[in-house]
Amino acid sequence: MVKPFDKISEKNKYKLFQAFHTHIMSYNKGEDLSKMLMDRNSLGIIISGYVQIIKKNLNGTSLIIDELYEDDILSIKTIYVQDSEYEVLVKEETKIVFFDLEQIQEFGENEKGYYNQFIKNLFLIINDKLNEKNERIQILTKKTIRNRLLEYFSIAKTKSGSNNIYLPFSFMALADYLGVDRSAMSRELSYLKEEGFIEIKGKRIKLTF
Amino acid sequence: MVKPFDKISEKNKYKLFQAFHTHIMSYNKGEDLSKMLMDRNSLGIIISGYVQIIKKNLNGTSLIIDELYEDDILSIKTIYVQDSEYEVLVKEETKIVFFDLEQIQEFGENEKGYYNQFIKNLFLIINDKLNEKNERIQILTKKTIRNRLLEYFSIAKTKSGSNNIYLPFSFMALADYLGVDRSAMSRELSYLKEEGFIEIKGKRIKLTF
DNA sequence: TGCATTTTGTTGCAACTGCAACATATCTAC
DNA sequence: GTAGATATGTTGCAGTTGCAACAAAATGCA
Repeated sequence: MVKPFDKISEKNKYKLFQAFHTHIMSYNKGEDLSKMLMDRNSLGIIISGYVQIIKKNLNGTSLIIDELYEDDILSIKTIYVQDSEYEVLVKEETKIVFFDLEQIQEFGENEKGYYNQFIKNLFLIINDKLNEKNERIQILTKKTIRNRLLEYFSIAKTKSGSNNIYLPFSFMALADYLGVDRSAMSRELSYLKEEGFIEIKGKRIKLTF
Repeated sequence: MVKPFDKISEKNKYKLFQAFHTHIMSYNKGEDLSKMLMDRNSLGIIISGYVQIIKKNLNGTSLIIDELYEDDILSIKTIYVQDSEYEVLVKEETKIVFFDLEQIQEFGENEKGYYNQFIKNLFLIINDKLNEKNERIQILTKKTIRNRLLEYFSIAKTKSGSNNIYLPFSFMALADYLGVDRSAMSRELSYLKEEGFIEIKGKRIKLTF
């Protein structure tokens, strides 16, 4: 997976910060960044720290949707959780550098190399994000839980090139990703097991179709 | 809405084509581009012509999902319709220029101005696409037809800044966008009308909430 | 204008799913 | 290891939805 500063030296990285008139912000453990992100339309890149995207359910339980570390992108466009039930929670003191993409501007002859590299990296990253979103839409437009699961499995199979899938998150998080009720999904998984389509051992799922 | 060649002269546009080693392809009326797009990982921009994204339903009917004209972006990432039931149909002879984003490279001093403008335009467009996808995911994760409709209406309301919404597509297409059965959606719309939440006149919907 | 096609509205019914409640299993921290 | 917390599995039930079939309205086109 491409990272924003791949193939860019530490020195040139800070030159980029200057050239883009970036703002570097620090956030403390426990802060919720969701409202702050709403107000910023710029692209944030995490320089250091650790942030979780959390969904708070009505019954008081909460669910980790995503975890972000150094070099991960954090902007309202890339996470987009308008719902008040979502939280962007700082788990460790975190520094984020914000780029205003409107500010792409003239660069001198010397900066060209790493500037182009940076732009290329960002393109590839955003392109990947588009891909992820598309995959999820592809899944969410399936009308039954069974079909969403099978679509998810198919995509995972294609990606891994194997019939053995390792779930990158919990079954709770999977239900959330598929946009279905957890217990109903659990029931459907049981049916799929019974019918011999899959075998489940922990987070390891073997597809037999 | 930003277009790829905004603020770039016709002359510089063709210089960009050269600098990126683009390929320009022509397609004839009636061709289905979906398979061709699968094989290309590059960014296509329509130079001239008219293309429809079509969904073919099981019962033989088909539905126009989207229509693309000059300066619209056409790549597998931006449409993403893996399903064989989707078709990318050329309605008029269409020319597409394909950019390989991997080929972003050194530009001479003279090209910088329009090169930067082009990159900025593309960023803004892809960012918009991310937004669109996020909105749709936001809607698709709602668990009832009613809630998907209300979410859709809310977003439309925010965008237009008015309680009067004009549907940009047919109700059939809306059902497809929301990922629900058309007749079930029609039923739910009737309930919403009865309960006084909305008024419908053709594609014009008045929100009273 | 008038005919054919497409879209929209309506409804019964069977199937699916969310929800709640609970049991069991797994994980985590001490 | 143990206790508490968290995650997973199971099930009944009521509400929602997809599907099919059809009527009515709107649209396109010769």
